[in-house]
Amino acid sequence: MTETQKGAVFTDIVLEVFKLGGLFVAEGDDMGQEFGITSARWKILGAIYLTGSPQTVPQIARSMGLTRQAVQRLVDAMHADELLLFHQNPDHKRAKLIGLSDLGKETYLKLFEKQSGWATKCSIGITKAELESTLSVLKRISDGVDR
Amino acid sequence: MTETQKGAVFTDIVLEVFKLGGLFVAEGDDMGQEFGITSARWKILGAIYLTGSPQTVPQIARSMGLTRQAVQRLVDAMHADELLLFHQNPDHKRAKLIGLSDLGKETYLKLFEKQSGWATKCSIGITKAELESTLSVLKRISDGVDR
DNA sequence: CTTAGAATGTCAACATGTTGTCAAGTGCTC
DNA sequence: GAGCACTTGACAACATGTTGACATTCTAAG
Repeated sequence: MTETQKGAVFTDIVLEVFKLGGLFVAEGDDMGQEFGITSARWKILGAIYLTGSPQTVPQIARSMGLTRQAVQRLVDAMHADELLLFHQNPDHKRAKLIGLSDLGKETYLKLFEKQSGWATKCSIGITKAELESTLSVLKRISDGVDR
Repeated sequence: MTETQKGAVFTDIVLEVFKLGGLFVAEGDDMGQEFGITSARWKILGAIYLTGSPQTVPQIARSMGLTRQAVQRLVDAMHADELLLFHQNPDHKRAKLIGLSDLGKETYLKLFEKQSGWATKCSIGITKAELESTLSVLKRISDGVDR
């Protein structure tokens, strides 16, 4: 097997990731519309919910592979929309801890329900082993891209 | 195997695709900087180059999973930068055919060279079979998402 | 304790994607 | 040919991401 052949497949994966990303954002926007939520805000809710405890903006950004400025803008907007709560951070005067409000939790759980059905539907015709292998490869690529 | 378990893995794949998309865009921007090209413009060059003949804006958009408006804006900017040529379309008065200028072709080929090395480096530690399986799964997901 | 460097919030400019709207061109049916 | 649906280009508003710059707040080395 030549390295060049592998590189060609890799390039196709890159293009497919671009396309899929766009599709997922669009799908997430549609699913969230009912709750007045976009894909980007959904991801913020998830990042906080799944960690279990309030996080600082840079922490959220690092966990999602975004810049802190992008996350900050979303967090401020979502705080204005009552989805998030700001807690004082005992370790830092300016870096507030961002937590979910009751509305934020509710919204996330409803989205989770809706998303589960969609994920199941999308997985039809793909085995669990295939999905797991795909996830493993994507993560290895992610870790390999130096940044 | 429960469908729910598959759905959970699928959800992780979605999140990884988001993260990877961001990494790829950043990497592409870096690689293209030397040639004054961004990831988005690179993709346009590639879409035209790989098809082999001039395309209309909506054709390019469909092949990349973008809206025609997004592609139109890029195409106009790239035309101003002498990367693209507009040809009259015998089948349509307004819908011009977009082709690569010599500069566009040159730029794409240089980018291709540079990207090949990067793709090879990223593929280290992943077998060709794994990459092909991943690409296959991503494409099936892409086709499955109704849109 | 001081001080230099890193992390954080804030603001601004820009790139790239979306949706929506409208006018103009194309093609099909009658 | 008339008319209607679809496609296309053009323009605008907006969402979300980037980078850069600056002031403030930790943190750690000395």
